[in-house]
Amino acid sequence: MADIARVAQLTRATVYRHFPNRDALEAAIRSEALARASGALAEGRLDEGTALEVLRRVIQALSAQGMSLRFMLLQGPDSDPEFLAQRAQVLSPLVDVVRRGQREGLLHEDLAPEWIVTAMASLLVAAVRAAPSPDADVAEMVHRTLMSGVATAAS
Amino acid sequence: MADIARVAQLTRATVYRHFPNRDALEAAIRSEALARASGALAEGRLDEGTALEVLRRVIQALSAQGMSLRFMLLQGPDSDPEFLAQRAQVLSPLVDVVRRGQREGLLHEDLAPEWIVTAMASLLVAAVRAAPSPDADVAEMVHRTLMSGVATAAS
DNA sequence: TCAAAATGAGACACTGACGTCTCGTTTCAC
DNA sequence: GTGAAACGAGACGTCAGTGTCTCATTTTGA
Repeated sequence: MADIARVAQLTRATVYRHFPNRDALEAAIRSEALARASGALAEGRLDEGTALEVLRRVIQALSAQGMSLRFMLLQGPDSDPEFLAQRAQVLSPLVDVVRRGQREGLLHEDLAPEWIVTAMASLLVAAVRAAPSPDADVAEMVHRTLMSGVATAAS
Repeated sequence: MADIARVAQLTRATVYRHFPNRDALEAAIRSEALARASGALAEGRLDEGTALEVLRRVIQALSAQGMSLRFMLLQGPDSDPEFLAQRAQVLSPLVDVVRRGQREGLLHEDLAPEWIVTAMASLLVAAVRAAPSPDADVAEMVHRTLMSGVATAAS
């Protein structure tokens, strides 16, 4: 709490005037992260264009959020079940887009849609963490790596 | 420390008989993780076969370590500089393998070798975390996703 | 068997983080 | 200008985690 207050350029007491306790603040952070992710997905216009175009836009919108989504993007199954459920609810439309892409023959069908979304999120966080500078087009690199992989041809 | 002692089926006092303080225990954990990662890379026989074959073996060996390497695999640039340096030293031979693969035309040259290694580590941790059951061949899925991507054709 | 080492159990002081409170000051809106 | 709201600056009690210590018990190894 002291570190948060320092970063926010506030006194610790003032932080407690905004959030009654630490749990409430963490809940607000989680809620904010869910809202930002939801907004990024909306910005991706999940219904427009092919699944590949949607994924490119979604990656772009999510990477624009920087590190503020890393908590919600790479959550393991050992976290708060309620938050995990909300997270799954936010991400489920994206999973549906992946399913659509698989039906359209644009994405491999022998990979689980949930895994594809998880891989996207994982690469996204890794790329943003490796390059905190917002000017680099992290989104393009992630999209390229996720879609085509790193090899020049299938082995 | 109480949780660690409970998991280890020891008393908290006994844990302090093995490690003088919390910092020493964490240092031992980091050292153990570095040793396991180094062993996994040795198991990958970095000099045998093409870079693609090496990466397949390395992914196999690293995934066999389960979640014990997640700390060292997805470290950000905000960690202990000394540990980061040791980590880079352990992983640098793998980066060299990627460079070799790029020179041989097996890996795309417009992706940074460090990014390819980071992407591999990130996908590995995500996959193992999503499927803690050791029987599933997580390694194959990670290798496939990393090498060929999730799309059926380049966009 | 027996001595040494390792462990269990519990008490203890110390430290840092948490949350609350008060008072004085600053900022804002009308 | 003035009242209200927000903030700064502390002090304060509480509590959980850390590390130490002692003594009884168990386990190990020769």
